[in-house]
Amino acid sequence: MRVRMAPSPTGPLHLGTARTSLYNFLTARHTGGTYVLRIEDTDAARSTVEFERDIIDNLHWLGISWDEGPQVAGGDDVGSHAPYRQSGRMDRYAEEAHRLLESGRAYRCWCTHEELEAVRREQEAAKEPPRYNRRCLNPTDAERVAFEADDRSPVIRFQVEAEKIRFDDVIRGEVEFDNALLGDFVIVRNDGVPLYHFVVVVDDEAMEITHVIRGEDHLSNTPKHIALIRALGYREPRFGHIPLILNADRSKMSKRKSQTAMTAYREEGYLPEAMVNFMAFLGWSPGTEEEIFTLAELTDRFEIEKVHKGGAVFDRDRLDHLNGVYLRAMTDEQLALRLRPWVPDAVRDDDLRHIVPIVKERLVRLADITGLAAFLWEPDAVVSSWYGPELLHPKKGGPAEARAALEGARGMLGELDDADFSAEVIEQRARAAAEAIGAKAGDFFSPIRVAVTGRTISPPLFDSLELLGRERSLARLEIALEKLGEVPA
RNA sequence: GCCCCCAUCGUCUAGAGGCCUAGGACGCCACCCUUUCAAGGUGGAGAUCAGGGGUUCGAAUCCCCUUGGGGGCACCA
Repeated sequence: MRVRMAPSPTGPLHLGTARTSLYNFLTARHTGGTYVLRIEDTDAARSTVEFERDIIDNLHWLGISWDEGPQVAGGDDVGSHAPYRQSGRMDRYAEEAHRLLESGRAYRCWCTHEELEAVRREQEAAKEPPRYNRRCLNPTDAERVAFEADDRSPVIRFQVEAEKIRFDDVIRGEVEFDNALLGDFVIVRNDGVPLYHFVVVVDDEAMEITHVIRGEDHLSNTPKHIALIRALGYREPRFGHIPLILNADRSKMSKRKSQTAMTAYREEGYLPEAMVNFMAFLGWSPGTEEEIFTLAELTDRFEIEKVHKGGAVFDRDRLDHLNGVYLRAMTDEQLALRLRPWVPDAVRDDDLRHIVPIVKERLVRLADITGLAAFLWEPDAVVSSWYGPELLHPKKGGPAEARAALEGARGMLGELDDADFSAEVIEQRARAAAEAIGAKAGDFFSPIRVAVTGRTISPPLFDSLELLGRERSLARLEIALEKLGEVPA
């Protein structure tokens, strides 16, 4: 079995493309087949190496690898069926287009956009299906001479036969189309650039692809491909059309309505393992109630035949949950490593490792580390700018209670030396201090939390104090006290 | 408009004729734990399996129709 993924470097890696890649990858690995990556860069105007890099890098990031094709952006082709970039196969397309012309299955067309548009409008008015009227199918010699003299360069159209096309889709079963409804479509532009429906067929044959697994949006295009394959005398691969990933309104997932770029998820701190697990279940399930799967486990269990037919709505809440599951399953050391890019260099690895335990079960995405722990590395002035004096007031109380708590904390922490500055000791003393002034624990801790972390929501208070250290904790209490004084009590 | 595909809780799904008075997960709501927030635990609401006809002793599961949704009909991929 030889399967392929054929992204077009005209944009960053799309979630839908990523999932199709995943399904192809899983299919190849599960069956021991070969996975090919092909870059569809015929549209030179829109294709860039940057997008190629984004696609390849993010695919690698997910853990998806391929046996043939460029392994790095702009890199050399690897594999026995090179080239793997369409831009390197232009001669072949020209040859095949010529063959079609010679055999009479394709013809040149000189119609202008305006003429085409006029015909389409007429057809619409007459309630006929809009398709090419074959005006250029058999030009008279005089017409041909006139066209060529006119200096207009023609496109090449494929002559579609009026026949029923039926195929056995790997996941949908028997599907039948009537090609009589299709118009003769363009396979080569008038500037000589071959078009998608044509090159995809030529490439799949050249690369000996046996199973074309792609998005459902290509289902309706398949009869065109099969007609081309037959006209060219190629072997017909099996086709499998996987359901689309949907926006919340159930339309095809699009940039306008959803975040579609894989990079964006990566930058927010979603883990590749979570993305993979999540995407795998958008249209597939092992048939059991298990739902946490590593790439290796998916490779073991995934069967393309079990993929659903219906589209699946992208659900961010579910992704968040899965990401949290993977985050919490990591050891502190592993998590510290993953968190590294989101934490300033000034924070030493050793310190970071100490931070992990207090944020681990609170993180949804790696980027959340900032909101949770930035108070540890930001200067006192910055932290104090995060809150106003009212935030220091405990739920049940005002400035007086806040002041009492802050002063109590100052006195209590002041008595501790650095050696005693541990979460356990601090907690013990804090509870005693609260009791001493007759405050409820929560009301006593609240002002301290805001003073030290700058927020009402934070990691556990005593661990936070320990990590911040005696000096800085005391300094922040001092600042809070000053801030309290700014407003008359 | 034409063609094709699809249809189980809000969402992802289990279910391939009797095990289903439809199970799990996310989300939601309670309660427990608790210094905040999380995490965790317990419980709950939530789907007459889109609707209607068949087939069958028996249908979420098979067939047909309707409805709804989606995709495709480019000198984009």
